[in-house]
Amino acid sequence: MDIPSTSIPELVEGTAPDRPLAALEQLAILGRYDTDQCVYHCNDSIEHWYRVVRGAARSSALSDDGRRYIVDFVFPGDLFGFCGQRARHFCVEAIVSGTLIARYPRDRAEKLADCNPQIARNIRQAAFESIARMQKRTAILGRASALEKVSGFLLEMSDRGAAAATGTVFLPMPRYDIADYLAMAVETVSRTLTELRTRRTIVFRDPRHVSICDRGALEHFASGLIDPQRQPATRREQRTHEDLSRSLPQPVISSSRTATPKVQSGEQRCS
Amino acid sequence: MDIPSTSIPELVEGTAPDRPLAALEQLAILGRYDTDQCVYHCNDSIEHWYRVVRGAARSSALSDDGRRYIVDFVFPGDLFGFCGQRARHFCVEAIVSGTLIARYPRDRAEKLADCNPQIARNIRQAAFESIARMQKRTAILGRASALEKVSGFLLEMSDRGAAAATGTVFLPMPRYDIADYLAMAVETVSRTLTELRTRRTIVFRDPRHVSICDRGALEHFASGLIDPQRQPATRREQRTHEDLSRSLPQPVISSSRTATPKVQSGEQRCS
DNA sequence: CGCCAACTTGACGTCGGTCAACCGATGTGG
DNA sequence: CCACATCGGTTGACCGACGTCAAGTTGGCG
Repeated sequence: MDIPSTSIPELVEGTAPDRPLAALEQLAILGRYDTDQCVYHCNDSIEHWYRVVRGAARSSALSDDGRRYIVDFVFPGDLFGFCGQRARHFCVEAIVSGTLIARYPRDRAEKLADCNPQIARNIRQAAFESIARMQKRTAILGRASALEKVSGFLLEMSDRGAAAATGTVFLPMPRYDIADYLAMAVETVSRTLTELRTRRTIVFRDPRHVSICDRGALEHFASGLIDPQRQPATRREQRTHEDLSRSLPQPVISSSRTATPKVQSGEQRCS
Repeated sequence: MDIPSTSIPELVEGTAPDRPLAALEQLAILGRYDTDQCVYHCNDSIEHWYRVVRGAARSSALSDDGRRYIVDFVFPGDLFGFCGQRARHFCVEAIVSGTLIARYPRDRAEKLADCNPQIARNIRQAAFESIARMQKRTAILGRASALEKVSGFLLEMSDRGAAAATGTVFLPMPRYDIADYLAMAVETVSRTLTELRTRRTIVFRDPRHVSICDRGALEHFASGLIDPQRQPATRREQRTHEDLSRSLPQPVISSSRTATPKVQSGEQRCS
């Protein structure tokens, strides 16, 4: 393997609730990666689990026609590299130079989990968090408009500790990565960010550092509602894409149809 | 609780590799659901894990403006309802009438896993498969065009045992659900299916039963999302707008730009 | 200072969302 | 048994958001 590594089992920075993973950490092998350097390749066999210690990485795949898909970004504390299959379906590359990633030999980790229920729970928990993350990500991807996607993305980045300390969100990845993550063109990402900037919803310190000025507005965009500041626009002519649809729909009527088009009543009470 | 249930711990049909989950199955409570009936709601606390025994279900959420998105479909054998958080973020509803779903009290299942490593491994495996499924799903959603999305969807449905026996794929969900799953309009789903039909790529027995006539073409449309396990497929010759671009990129050069636009040289060799 | 990558902005064409109508299957009541 | 309503699905027409191509601007590093 071409992976540079030290064998210093270093404690994971950034892990939120400081778990008693000491025994697991004994297995850790720490690797340092430069920008775009590969942590593992597509079709590799699965021999390790990984955890980001410092920096950030992306999980991606290329399709036949040369386009790229980014399936996930991982940040300090995130455990990744789980897979139900026999081989990797994606490759993982560091985004920022000096990214530190710990890897845990899978068989040994599994054995450890076998005799230590606490470790097994922790791993399970990490997997569950990974699922939750993927689901939320799916929800963002599934949004229709560029404004919704980008707003959702900014909120996600803001929430995932990537920023934390200062009020600013750090976007370690280039616009290209954002575009591939959101399944849209780089230009549209850029345009949408500018739109948010001119609306004063966000402010750029530099292209990679954003401050969220109006989080409420972002959340509003992300869930596909009407423009907050602007007037409800009594008429429908010059309406732009963001003051879409009407305000809050009420259920009440009980139609059996569980369609998208409008609101359905059904028995669910999802927010 | 309004959930109808019997306490017959029935063996799960459709589970592929017949696992020794006997002890876990002792905990199972079987429920029967009609179409659109809710298995659990959004914001419910997390008290069970679930497994589809027969039928199918969808995991979905509503956004503020009344649109719905479907995060996942689950079929017989699929274990679901894992969650890193404290409360559900989605609700799950049966798609077909007579859907059978087993539920396992979470705390008791966890305890069982604590003292039975094999069960712990099985649960972990199920979680990993769930992750893999979500990732593949993300790849489909991330595809740009309607044709790609729908083709990817059909392949997914075909692969996920939903069909199996006969050569035809059964689509248990209405078009609306497909639309919300793929984040597109129902009309577009319909139009795209007709296009595939006129191209003779697929044939409908009825709106819910499709036969895939030219799987190679579908894979080609879906362009690269193919499950690596599957056989090399037919070939890519007479296809439309796609050209096979270059083959495999060599490592070596370290270009900093990992762009989408065209093909970049980078060091990855994802298929 | 000058180069190149990263990012932004502009112009234009198109894919797909929206609105609306239509069709067949199923069901319900008279 | 046949009107009539309802629901799922399909088709058509229109137009706006976004992808594409191309040029311009910023910023980081030699």
